[in-house]
Formats: sequence, C-alpha cells, structure tokens
Amino acid sequence: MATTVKPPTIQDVARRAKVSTATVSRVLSNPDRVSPQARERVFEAVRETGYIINEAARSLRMRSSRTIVAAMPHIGDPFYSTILETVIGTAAKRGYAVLATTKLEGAPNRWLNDYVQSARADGLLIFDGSLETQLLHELAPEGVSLPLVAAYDEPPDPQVNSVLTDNRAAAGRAVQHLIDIGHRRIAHVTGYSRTPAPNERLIGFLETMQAAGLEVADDWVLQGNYTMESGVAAAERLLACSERPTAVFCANDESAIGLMAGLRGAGVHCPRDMSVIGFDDISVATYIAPSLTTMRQPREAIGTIATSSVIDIIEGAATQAAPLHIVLNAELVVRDSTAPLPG
Amino acid sequence: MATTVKPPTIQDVARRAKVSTATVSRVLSNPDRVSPQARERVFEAVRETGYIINEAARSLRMRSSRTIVAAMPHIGDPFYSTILETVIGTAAKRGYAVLATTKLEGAPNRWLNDYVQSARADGLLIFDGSLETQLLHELAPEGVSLPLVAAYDEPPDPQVNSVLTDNRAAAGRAVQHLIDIGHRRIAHVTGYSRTPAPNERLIGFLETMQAAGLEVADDWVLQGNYTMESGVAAAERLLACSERPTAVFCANDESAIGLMAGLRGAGVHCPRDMSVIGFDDISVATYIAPSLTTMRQPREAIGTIATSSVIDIIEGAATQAAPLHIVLNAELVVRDSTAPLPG
DNA sequence: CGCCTCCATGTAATCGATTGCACAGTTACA
DNA sequence: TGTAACTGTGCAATCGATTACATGGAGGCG
Repeated sequence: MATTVKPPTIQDVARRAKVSTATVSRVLSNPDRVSPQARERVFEAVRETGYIINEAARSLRMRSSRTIVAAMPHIGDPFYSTILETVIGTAAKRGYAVLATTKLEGAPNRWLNDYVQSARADGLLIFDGSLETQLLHELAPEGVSLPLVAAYDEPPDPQVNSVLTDNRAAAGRAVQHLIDIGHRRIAHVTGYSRTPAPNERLIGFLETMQAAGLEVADDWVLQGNYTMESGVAAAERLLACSERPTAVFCANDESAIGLMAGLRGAGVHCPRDMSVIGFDDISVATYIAPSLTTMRQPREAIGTIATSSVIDIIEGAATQAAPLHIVLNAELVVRDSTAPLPG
Repeated sequence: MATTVKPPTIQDVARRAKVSTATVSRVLSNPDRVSPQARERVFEAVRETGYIINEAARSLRMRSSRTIVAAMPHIGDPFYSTILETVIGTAAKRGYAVLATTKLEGAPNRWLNDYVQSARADGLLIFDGSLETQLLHELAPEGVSLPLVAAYDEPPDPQVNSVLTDNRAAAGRAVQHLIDIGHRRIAHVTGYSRTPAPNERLIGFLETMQAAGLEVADDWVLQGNYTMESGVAAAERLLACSERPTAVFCANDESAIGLMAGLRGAGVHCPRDMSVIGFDDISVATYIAPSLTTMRQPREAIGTIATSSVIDIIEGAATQAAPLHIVLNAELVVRDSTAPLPG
C-alpha cells in the first residue's frame, strides 16, 4: 500500500555524489563556485534521488522563508481577489509563496507581524486599513522596521510604505462627470472607513459638490458598507428623500449594482430616471444592464507594485531612506448607467 | 531610526525563567506536565520577552509546518475566491495557515507535491483538475501517500480523496427545469474540461435531453470557457442558428451573464425571447437584471469539508482505509431569467 | 531502614540546510 | 626552487526548537 518514505536530504545527495554537503549546497546555490566534474556529479545525484530542498531547514538557517503574507478584509470581494491573483503571480516570479489571510471571526487572530517574527514570512502586504492598528500595536514600541507595504483605501500612517489610488481625487472626478452632464442633485452611497479617519471617497464627493456650489441635503449621504445588500437598502432610503436626487455616486461597484437593483424593484429606471456611477470597475460592470459607469482602479498595478516593493525591501534592494509612497490614478469609464439630465 | 532586533528565542525565555529550554517547551505545549511554580515563571518570562515561537525551527524538528496549500485555476473568479475564503477561515480555526497558488504563467511552476516534500506545507487542496496531472506524475511511481483532497468539477482519480458536487445530476436538473416550463429547443454553453474526460455538465445536458426525447442540433452546443467574454461570443453564434433555441443552459453564471449581455446587444429580450439558466449562484446573480436562475453550488460546504478533511488526514484522525469521496448536491434557484415558453 | 516508584527537571542529540575557516593542490612569478 | 596567490573542497558550528533519556529527590511500604 501507500508508504510514506522520508524524502532524500542533502546528505543523501552528498553521499551519492561522493562530495560533502557543503559542495552540494554550493552547486545548488552558485554552480560556478565548484568544478565542472563535481557539479555534474551533484546534478546527477539530485536527479537520481529526486532531491528537493527542505525549506524549513533552509528558512531556519537563512532566517528567510521566501514567503509573504497578503492580508485582506474579504477575499470573496472581486476587487480583492483580483489583486490577490496578481500578488501571487508577481511573488511567484520572484520565487516567493503567498500566505493569504482575512480578518478572522472566532479564530485565534494572530498579530500580523507575528507572521514575520515567527519566521513564517519575510514581509507583509496589507490591503485592509483596520488591520494596521493590530500591527502598530506591537510594532511601534519596538521601533522595529518590518518589511511592509500597505495598499488600501484610506491614507495609511505616513511612516508606512504604501501604494494606493488617489481616492479623493478619483471620487471628485466621478462626481464632476455627473455635474458635467447636467446633474445638480447628487447623492452618495458611502463605504465605511476602516480607520478612524473619514472615508476618502466621501471627502472627495463633498469637496467637489462644494466646489461646484451645489447643496448636499443631509439625507443624500447614504450609509453603505461596500456590499450589494447595502446598495439595495440605500435605494429605499434614496427614494424616500424629500427632494429626490437625479444621480448617485456609489463608493464601489457592488453597492452601485445593489442600488440599481433596488431602484429597478421600485420601478425607477436607470439611467432615464436616475444616473448611477460606481467605483473600481469590477469585471461584471461591463456586462450588466445597464452597463455601469465607474472609476477604474488599476488593480493589477496595485498588486504588482505592492508585491515587488515589499520583496525589494526584504531583499535590501531598497535601502529605505524614506517610506515609499506611490499614488496611482483611477480612470473614468463612461458606460450606460449615467446619462445627461433631460432638459 | 528603525533598528532590526533579533526576536527572543526559547533560550532567552529559559534563561529569564531560570529553567531549561525543555521546560519552556513543555510549558508551551502541555502546561500540566510542569510544576505550577515553574509554569508561572515561564509564562511571565514569555510575557516579558515578547517571545514568539520560531516556526521554521519548529517545522524542521516536528516535520510539520501547520500550513496547507490551496491550488485553484483562477482566484479572480468569484466562485473560487469564495471557496478560498472559507478555506482560510476553516484552516485558521484549526491553527493552519493557507498558501494560495494559481496556475502560473511564465513563473517557475513547482510541482504541487513539492510544497509538501519541501516541508513548506503539510497537505494539499486542489481545486483544479488540470493540476492533478502535475501531481500524479511524481506521485504515482513512488507510491507515496500525500495528504490531499481534490474538489473540482470533473470526477478525479478514484484513488484521490475528493469533495465535489454532482455536476452531472445538477446539470440534468437545470435542463429539466427548462423542459418543465415548456422549452423543447435548448442550447448549452459549455465550460471546458480540465481533464481528458468530457465535461460533466455537458454530459448531464445531453443525457437529460436524450431522456426527454429531445433533439440537440449540432450548433446548439456552444463552446465556452466559463468567462463572460465566451458568453458574449456564444450569443452571437446562438442567434445564427438555423433553428433558434428558446432556452440556454450555461455551464456557469459568468458565461450566462455574458450570454445575456450578448443577447441584449442584439435586441433579444431575456426571458421573453430566450430563457437562460446558469450554474454556481455567484453573489451578483441575484442583483442583475434579469436576476439569474441558476444551480446553487454549496461553496461554503465544499471549502469547509475539503479543508477539515485534509487536516484530519494530516493529523492522522482519519486512518484512511479507503479514499474519501463526498458528493454534494446543487440546488435549483429559480429567478427571472427563465420563463415558461409562451403558447 | 532499605528499596521501589513516581514526578519534575535538566542534558544533549536531533531535524537539514548554510557557510566561515582551514587546508591541500595548482599556478605564477621572481 | 621558494613564496605568494588562488582555487576547490571538506570540517564543523550554527540556526531554534523538541524530546528520549538520565538524574535526583520525595514519598510509600514492607
């Protein structure tokens, strides 16, 4: 039957190739440092034994695990899962594996930096602002510098390396688009803020409305939480407004999709009766009816840049004079869910 | 500035608590085996030093990494990302971390079992049939038994533990629903098969049509690949059929969404002119227009059961007399995209 | 009182890799 | 021929945990 055989070790290879383990190790990490004959014998012994390096032993000795952690609030969200995919791809190209984590309910919730302290991972990628507090708690007092890159909606601690879209400006451009096509009464379905600071997209909305000299009634700011359900709920409250808006800026595509579903259920036609704009450009946005006007976030860029940055830091390529702050732009994609205000 | 300090080791704790490292280790893994006095001193020393176990050292010594690998074809797909989320949650509750992998383009593609051989992971969760061949290649000749659970569309090697939905039966029920509401001319947008075997949902479609005595014209089987793009392309071919079907069964929700977009673009109204049924019940399915009739796969159950099974196997709870084969059912969810055939 | 058992703890080997240092052999050059 | 420089390789310490075995002391019992 199935027997569990102990995998060959570097000792086995050394014995077979009639060299020392030191030589085997050298062949594997830097073949040029050994003679061609020995090198060839070692390669052959590796082939014959099916040797695969024991990463646990390597990690212990080298103090490096060639692994990074990606922490996100909610992997089921298409926005994050796309990012995770590019993270994995980018990390793999550099020889790193990716440990994926979410906020855990009911499970022993590790401090994120424990992953690094315990030698499970060499660096951290944080896509969730609320996790940062967990981090700083242990981090700050020590003054320890952790290979860490943050990439999320709210502007993180300026001391922390970050890659993010300029949410405030992008939100402003979304609202400006609605203004440009004639809307004056504009509502906003918010996301929540994962940090103590107010949500950046909300700020961008308010600033732009103010700059255009437009009033924002109290009941036009509809609390949401980035889910489709919250969009549906927002639709109901929206339709109950004393002065009904003609357009809505939603903090993300999912709440926009929920909102449109809610409007439809109430017999309100989008975009004829109400224009809707989202944020993110998740992949379904093109295919639904009406197709969704939105701000496209460069998700691939976010994932790729954050990942290569953290690996650069781990490997000491970036000497880290000052914290890294990369700001990306979101692009307006006009589709069918927004239309000029008639008249 | 930021200084990197070496984390405290078990030696540091032992010194501080004035005991041996053996005692510290015992306190940490089985507190009852040491005297209350020593135990208390150790706990205090741990607190004072901020000791965190070095997992690399532990893995090396224990030959166990408390990590599992989840391999999926495409994490961006909402179907898989939801599963991954439950996998991470379930694993965390049992004290395991999750390494996430996808099929990698252009990166050195490890054999999946290398993760286990190299002591990076203790077990494997495979959500992609095409990856299995990579596995068996190295696996079979050795006769080594790997803690492995497969969970994907096609029925896997009977030797391999698996958790899967009965795709053939579920596809049959989807088609039967269309028949029940009066449709006779039914098309199918296929997924691809990740294994040499034909796609199970296609088989279910054909079997059910045949059982109902219904003809399937050659051009009613539309090649797809589970993407929305392929759904759009299928719509075009569908409308060109010499004898146009009145209903379509799509191999997953995304191709159904694409198909509906394509139909809409051609002025064909769903469900009035064409009924559409999907498969999976991804979360947007409820919110789009028309809302999508589909077969709901128990994704949470798949993720949870697969994860606990593989951990049971790792920990030897399951003595593995025979391979595990768990079959789950998909449930028909009727929404607005299917309607009775008029007349 | 002598012997046996049991409990708490310490000693030291072990897991499998990497690498500083030592050493032997070769080549270069005076 | 002697010395220096260099190259290729091996020896053995090391990373930080776990655990089999040894030890010493306390307690029980005839």
